Amino acid sequence: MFEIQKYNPDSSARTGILHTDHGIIQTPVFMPVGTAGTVKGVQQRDLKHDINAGIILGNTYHLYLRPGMDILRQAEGLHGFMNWDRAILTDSGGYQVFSLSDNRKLTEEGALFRSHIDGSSHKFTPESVVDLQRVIGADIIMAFDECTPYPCDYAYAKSSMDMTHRWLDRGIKRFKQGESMYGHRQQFFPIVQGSVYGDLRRQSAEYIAERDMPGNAIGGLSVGEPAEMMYEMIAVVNDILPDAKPRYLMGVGTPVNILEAIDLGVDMFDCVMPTRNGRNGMLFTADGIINIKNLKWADDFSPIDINTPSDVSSYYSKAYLRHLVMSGEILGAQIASIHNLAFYLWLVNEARGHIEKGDFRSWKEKMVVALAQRL
RNA sequence: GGGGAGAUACCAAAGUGGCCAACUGGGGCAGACUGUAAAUCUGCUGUCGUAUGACUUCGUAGGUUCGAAUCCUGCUCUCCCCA
Repeated sequence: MFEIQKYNPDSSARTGILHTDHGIIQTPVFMPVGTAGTVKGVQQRDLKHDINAGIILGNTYHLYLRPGMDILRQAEGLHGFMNWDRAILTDSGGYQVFSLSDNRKLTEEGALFRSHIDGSSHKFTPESVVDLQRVIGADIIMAFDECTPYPCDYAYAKSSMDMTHRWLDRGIKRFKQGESMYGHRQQFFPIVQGSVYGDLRRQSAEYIAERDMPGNAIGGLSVGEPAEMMYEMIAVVNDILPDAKPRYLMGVGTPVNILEAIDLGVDMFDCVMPTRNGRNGMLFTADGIINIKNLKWADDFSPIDINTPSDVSSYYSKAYLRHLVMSGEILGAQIASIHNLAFYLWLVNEARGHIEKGDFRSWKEKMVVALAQRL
C-alpha cells in the first residue's frame, strides 16, 4: 500500500509512504543492498541506529545457493535469520541473469544457472522464483526478468522484453495462488524492460501498468548506457506507470542519478555503489566525491564529513580512514560503508524535505553540480 | 686467523655476454566500480611534460669485447661455517 503525500509543483518529484508489515517507509527512499543476507561490512545495529535504513535488499539467487532454502525456512525467513525486523525487498535473480551471463542459459521455461560457488546446475523459473521468495519472506518481492545488457540490439531487446512479460504473468499467477509463510504480507513488483528503446519502454510500461500490482519497477538501466539515455527512458516509463503506485528504479545509482530520477517521479532506489565503492575508497559527500586513497588526505585530520549524520562520519578523520583503507584494514571498509550509506539516506531525506517545501527543483540543480565534484 | 657465499631499482627477488630500462611479488601513485561471483579490477612506477625516441643505471674503480647487470682484476661492504 502506498500513499502519495506531496507533489513538487514544478517537477514529477513526490513524497509518499509505503506501508509494509515491517514498518512504514517514507519515499523517496534509498535501500541498502544486502545481497547475501548482509549489507557488506555493516552490522544490523548500525544499519538501524546510525544509518536508519527502513528497508534493505536481499538476493534470491545468492540466498538460494547459500545458506539455502532449508536453513531460511528453519530461521523463519530472512528477517529471522539476520534478525532484522524492518522491511526487506528481494531481487529475483534477474540481475544475475545479466551479471552471470557466462554461467547461464535462457529458455522460455526459465534460466539454467551454473553456481558460481561450486559449478552445480540450477534452474530458475518465474514460478520457482516466487516460491523461493516466499521462503525468504521479503516484504517486497520481484518478478523474474531478464536484465538486458547494453548495448543490446532492437530485435533482442524486443524478444527479451516479450519473454519478461510472459514470465511476469506466470509469476503473478503463482504469486496469487500462494500465500506468505510467516504471517506478514508480501507485495509483488513487476519490472519494466525494453533496453534503451522508447517504444519498447512504452510498450513494457503499459503492459506492466495493466497488471495493477502494488508497485512497479524499472529494470535494465544503469547497465552502461549514457546517463541521459537512462533519464530519457525513465521519463517515458514514468509517464505511463500509475502515479498512485511506488516506482522503483532498480540498481541506481550515483547521487546525481538519484536526484535526477526523483525529479522524474521515481520513489525507490537501491545500489551497491555506497558499499562497494566505499570499500574501494570512494566517499560520497554533499560537496562531492572523495577518493580517500589519494595522497592529499594523508595528513588531513579533519572529520570525514561533518554534514552526514552518522556517528562515524564526524568521529573519524580523513587521515585515519585513509590509513585504514591503504592498510587493507577491515575497519576502513566498515567506516566507509556506514558513512556512504548514511550519506545516501541523508540525501534522499533531504530531497524529501525539499519536495515538501516545494523547492526541490532549485535545490536539486545546485546539488547536482556539487555532488559531481571531485575533491 | 682459515674457508665459503653474496652485493640488481623504495623493499624482496629473477636475470649470469646481445631478445635488458631489466621477469615477478610487495610497497607507492592514479583510475574504474550503478537490482554485488568485487575488502575487487586496471594502468603507471630510472630521468626527459608525450615518445616506435633520447639520456643515465645493476656495490665501486678499472679492464676484456663490435657489444657487459652478466667475463677478468683491484677495492669496499654484508652474510655463513671452522678456529
